[in-house]
Amino acid sequence: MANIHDVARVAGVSISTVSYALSGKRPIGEKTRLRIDEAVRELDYMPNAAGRMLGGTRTRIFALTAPLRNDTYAPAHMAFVLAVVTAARAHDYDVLLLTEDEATGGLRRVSSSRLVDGIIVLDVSVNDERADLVRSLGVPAALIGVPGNAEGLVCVDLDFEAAAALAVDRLVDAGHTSLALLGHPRAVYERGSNFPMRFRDGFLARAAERGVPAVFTMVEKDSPQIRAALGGVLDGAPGGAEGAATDSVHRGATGGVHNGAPGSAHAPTGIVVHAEEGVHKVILEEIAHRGLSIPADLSVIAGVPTFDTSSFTPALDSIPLIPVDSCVRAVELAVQQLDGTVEPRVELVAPKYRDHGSVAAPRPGS
Amino acid sequence: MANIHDVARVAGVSISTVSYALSGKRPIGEKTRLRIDEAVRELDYMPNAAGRMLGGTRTRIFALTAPLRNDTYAPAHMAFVLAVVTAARAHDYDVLLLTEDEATGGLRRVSSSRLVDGIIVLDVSVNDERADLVRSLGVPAALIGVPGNAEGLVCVDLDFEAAAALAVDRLVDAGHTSLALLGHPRAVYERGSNFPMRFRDGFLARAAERGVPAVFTMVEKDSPQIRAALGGVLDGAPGGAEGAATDSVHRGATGGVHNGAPGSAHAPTGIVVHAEEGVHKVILEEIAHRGLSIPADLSVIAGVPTFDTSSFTPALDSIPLIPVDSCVRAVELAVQQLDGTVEPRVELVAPKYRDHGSVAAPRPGS
DNA sequence: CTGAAAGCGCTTACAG
DNA sequence: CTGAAAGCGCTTACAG
Repeated sequence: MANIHDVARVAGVSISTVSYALSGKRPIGEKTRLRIDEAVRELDYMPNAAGRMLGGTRTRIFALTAPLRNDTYAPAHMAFVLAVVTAARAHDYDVLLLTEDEATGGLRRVSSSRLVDGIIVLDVSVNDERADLVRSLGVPAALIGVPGNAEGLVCVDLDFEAAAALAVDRLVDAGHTSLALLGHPRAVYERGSNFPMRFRDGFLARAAERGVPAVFTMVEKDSPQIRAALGGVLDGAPGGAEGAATDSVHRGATGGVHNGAPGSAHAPTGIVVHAEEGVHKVILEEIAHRGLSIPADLSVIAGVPTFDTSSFTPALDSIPLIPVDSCVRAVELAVQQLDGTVEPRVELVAPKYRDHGSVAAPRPGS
Repeated sequence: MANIHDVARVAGVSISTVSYALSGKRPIGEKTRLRIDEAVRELDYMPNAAGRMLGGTRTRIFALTAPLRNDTYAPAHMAFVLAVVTAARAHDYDVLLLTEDEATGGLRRVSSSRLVDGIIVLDVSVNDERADLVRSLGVPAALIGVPGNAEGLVCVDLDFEAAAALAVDRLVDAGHTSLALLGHPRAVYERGSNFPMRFRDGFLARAAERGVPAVFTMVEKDSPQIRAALGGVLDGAPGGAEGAATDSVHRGATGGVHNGAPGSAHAPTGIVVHAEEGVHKVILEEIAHRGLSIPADLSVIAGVPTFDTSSFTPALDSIPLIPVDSCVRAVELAVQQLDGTVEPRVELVAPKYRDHGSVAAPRPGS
């Protein structure tokens, strides 16, 4: 396999000229460049990665730490991994994949050995040991997601509060005066990522701002409980759904008409669902089963899904979690840190609304 | 960051002694080793990866090429990626992830630049350009899956023929005298991977060997067609299921009692399903809907699923595709090639039977 | 059992 | 616009 000396010899120049010609870091004479290009082609030369790493200051490799928790939704996880790899390649970076146990231990290894220039952290949880590790390592890094303590870290995430607010605004703007959020199972709010809380808080806060009563219910994953939770919400009885009752949080509107006590509001006509794909489907079935149609009787928005809601029956409006958006930005921020110009920050990506016709004005008098 | 010279100085030895002490490639005096260990700890020394790559003959990195076709089942794909990374780490190898467009182009790049010592190829299809590329690159590589032309390549895969034969044997041994295989949609057999064909052929061949009539039907993915296909099979009428009729292949038994012409065999009581997770569920629903119970009326085996069939209702026996098995072996073979001792081959991993109680003797007289 | 030194293949000041 | 040379941090014959 040809090396830079071979190229230099064939082109009749010095190796430094070859190096500069290939990196473009200094101007090269017309004819010289031509001779070098010719030699490169003739020898099918490709710079040796190890030589480049050792001679230069970059390895052009990022570590991607992506543990697979058992509650990980595979398609979404895959989309994030894919998006990171693609974004990294756009900066001429390769990606070393660290999983499971290595997700933490490997981080120390690859950064101490200078195998990687930086780290992309996926699937960040509230008490993520990788956050502390990255901080102590002092390596360029970007987290996708926000840990409990984000101090000193560069984080990128969807603006979940804004996403929830966007959903509320759409429904209220359409004329709905009572809203509900059907959320994840209780366990999701008690550990792991914090974005479900951020979505919930954004939802309740904006509803309060808009002066509209809103109810939040956590929904367990089995069909009977899903149906019960929906029933409890639709029947307007906070205590109506067994099993869901104690999971309800009510917040009276702060400045509107319907600012009465919990239970005094009429049944919600604007529903936001923040749950897994399967839960959406059961909810849609149950809505149909009750003889209700979307959006005539009920307006429904899928909150930050990682899956496609346009192929649902009926298609649902959504404010999707778009892996590419966060990943592209995270990689950019990691690359910029190599030039030493990035302040620690939590950077929130603006949500986007996808209209698929599942929101309309409520029935008069409902 | 400390380097090997720092360690040598602190330990009062030469750098070659440090290197040998750390690699274990030559015996080191007791006290010398202790001093070096001490120095390493004191300086928190970790060998520089680039120096190691350039000085030595290994980069200790494998490329994993894993394109994401749109028919890829995310959880299975993730399991394979995970298994490769874990297996590689067991050999002290890191894994560079190559996806999408880079799945092919990146292969050339990382092997020409000597960034990686070898390549693991995932998700191999019949006409996989990566097979030809790997062959022409002459780099150590192991494919997981078998391409159309496997000449000169090292491939590892589940023995799908044996898996299908195992399913047939279980059913025939239990007393079933008429079998059916409900397979993937037609499109799957016409392009992409070849394992569905291998499973089908193994199924029909073993049934013939055992002298038992067997029918094969391709099943499209939407529920009505799934139910129709099952109906066509259970009603014993090869032409009974519209849309599925033309997808049926019959093979008379070669030496048994029921070796009549197609259609003359009685309805199958032993069913093998080789399809996606969702298809299994619809089939189970339809079986229950017809008032049939498993295994009293019908014995059912899931062929090479990548998902868990023990949590189905009812739980299904299966001959699972186990990512870890193939991936561990593929990584082993890649590592062995670095010592130059592996002949090209297609190595088939033996199938394993998982009993969950969905197979029993057929009803007398059925 | 240990050391001095060459060499891996680049990059990048330094010099002209 | 180009070149000679040092240096990155290891590994590994070679020598003792």
